[in-house]
Amino acid sequence: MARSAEPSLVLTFLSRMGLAEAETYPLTGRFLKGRLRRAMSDSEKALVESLVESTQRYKEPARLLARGELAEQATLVIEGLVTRTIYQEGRRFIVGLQVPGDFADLNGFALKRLDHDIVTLGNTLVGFVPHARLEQVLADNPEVTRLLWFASLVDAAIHRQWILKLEQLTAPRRVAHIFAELWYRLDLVGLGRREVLRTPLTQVDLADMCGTTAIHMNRALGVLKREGIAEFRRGAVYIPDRRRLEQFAHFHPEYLYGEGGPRNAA
Amino acid sequence: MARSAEPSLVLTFLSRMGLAEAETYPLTGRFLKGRLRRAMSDSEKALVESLVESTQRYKEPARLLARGELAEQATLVIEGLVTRTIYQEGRRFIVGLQVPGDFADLNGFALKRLDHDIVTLGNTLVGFVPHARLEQVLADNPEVTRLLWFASLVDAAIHRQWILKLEQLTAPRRVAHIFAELWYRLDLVGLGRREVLRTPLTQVDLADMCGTTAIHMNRALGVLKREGIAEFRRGAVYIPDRRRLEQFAHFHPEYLYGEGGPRNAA
DNA sequence: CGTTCCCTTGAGTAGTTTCAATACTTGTGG
DNA sequence: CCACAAGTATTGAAACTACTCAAGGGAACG
Repeated sequence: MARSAEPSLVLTFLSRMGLAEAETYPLTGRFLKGRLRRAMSDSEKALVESLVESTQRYKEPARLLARGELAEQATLVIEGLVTRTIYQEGRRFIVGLQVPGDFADLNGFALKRLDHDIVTLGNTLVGFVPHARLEQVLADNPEVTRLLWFASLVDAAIHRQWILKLEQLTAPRRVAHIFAELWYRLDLVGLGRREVLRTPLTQVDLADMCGTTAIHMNRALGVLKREGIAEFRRGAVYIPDRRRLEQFAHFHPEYLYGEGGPRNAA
Repeated sequence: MARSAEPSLVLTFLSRMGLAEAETYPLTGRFLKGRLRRAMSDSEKALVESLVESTQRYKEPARLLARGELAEQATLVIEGLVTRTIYQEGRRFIVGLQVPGDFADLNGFALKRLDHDIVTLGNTLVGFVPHARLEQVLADNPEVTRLLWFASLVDAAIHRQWILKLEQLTAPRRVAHIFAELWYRLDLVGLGRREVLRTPLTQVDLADMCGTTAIHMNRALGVLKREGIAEFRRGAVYIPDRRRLEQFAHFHPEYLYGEGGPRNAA
């Protein structure tokens, strides 16, 4: 605060650290970043990196795993977004969203078959981890097992927050919450930008996440724009005042388990 | 089908097995019952039983663990119901429900602090498992670790279904779904009854699970009654035709991972 | 026998869906 | 370069679903 040069130096230093990590662990450098990653040893990080057998890029939306199908590998999101989707009676419902650093279907390891589809959005890079390798981790490495378990529990915490959001908020606040959460999660893994959030999302996607129709979502976004809270234009979200957005959305980031524990995450 | 005596003999045999299990493992006999329990060895069952350090009965609703508090033990539901509850801005939101055989806060083991409260409903018996014992399991027993992980992933699957339900259904169908799910889950652990479901739930509880007001919940229950789908009277749910209830609620039990895999669970 | 908690009903308002119609954007082929 | 198609976004009006405020009824417990 006193010396104006300090904060930016610290930031530079941190972002350099982040960069170095991204170079050493190009595939899994964002796994648990902003959460327990700081507590991981180099050998643990190397082990996790070695779990990825292959990678695949999808330029178009692709269904990586369908509901009920036998899962034989887990999918790590490296770039882009992946949704957990349920198709029912001709409609699509999005029940989860995964960002880089997340496993999209770690639950498939213990559950064998998923209750939902795994679908990429936009331009996405994913890594595949054969279940046999996770089996090895489970047998040999309690600490990394705990980390994987932790990651799947954070997903469950996010699910609970979505339930709360759907129980509590009207459509404009629901989208606002999506924006706030997405921004925060991208920040955690070092992908946050200032004032603008670029996503491959459409208004239909947002509607399917918020349990509203696309038409009503359009009007909800209109409210956010008129109120000066957020403007959505073909995937880009312009947010003039982050604090106002978070307040409007009743967003409290503790449930994301960012660094510093659930109390005062960045 | 051909010999009419056979099915009831089989049922008797199975229920005797269940009874025996309940005697040998009075505390944890319902853990993963109807799911992976059949695949558990006797030594695994004994190990799980030995995890419970103490039990406690609550005749009144009690908050076992508050949001943000450091969790030092996990809570196994033995009798009664336990909710995952979030209090916010003077309102209560229920984001999860646990039945006998479920851990109410297994996530507390890896997460340390919960994002929600754990609250008992009605007359409830719970068992406490110190985290230190789970630590031992994680270090020594990959197979039981996998079972615990599995259990927490089933909870996450139920969360996703609640999200779907909130996105998709109107209030009458939401409660109907609660009833259908609850009945099915009680069945899995051997607590299902014919035609009537006795619960400690009030209309306010149901409202807080469905994201509606108590008043609207009352009207939604009125619809179910008029349609002859279910009648709710002070916690007792009378269901004349289970199939009709499930159809009305769009209930598809695969997500509960009952025996036989996600495709054709009982 | 009254207090408390739980449930019920009515009327007006707010939020959301549906149906219908129109426009913008992007990419493609002529 | 234009025309066209497909996906995406926008607007209006009527119908439906849910919320709020207000009042009252019923069962259970001391």
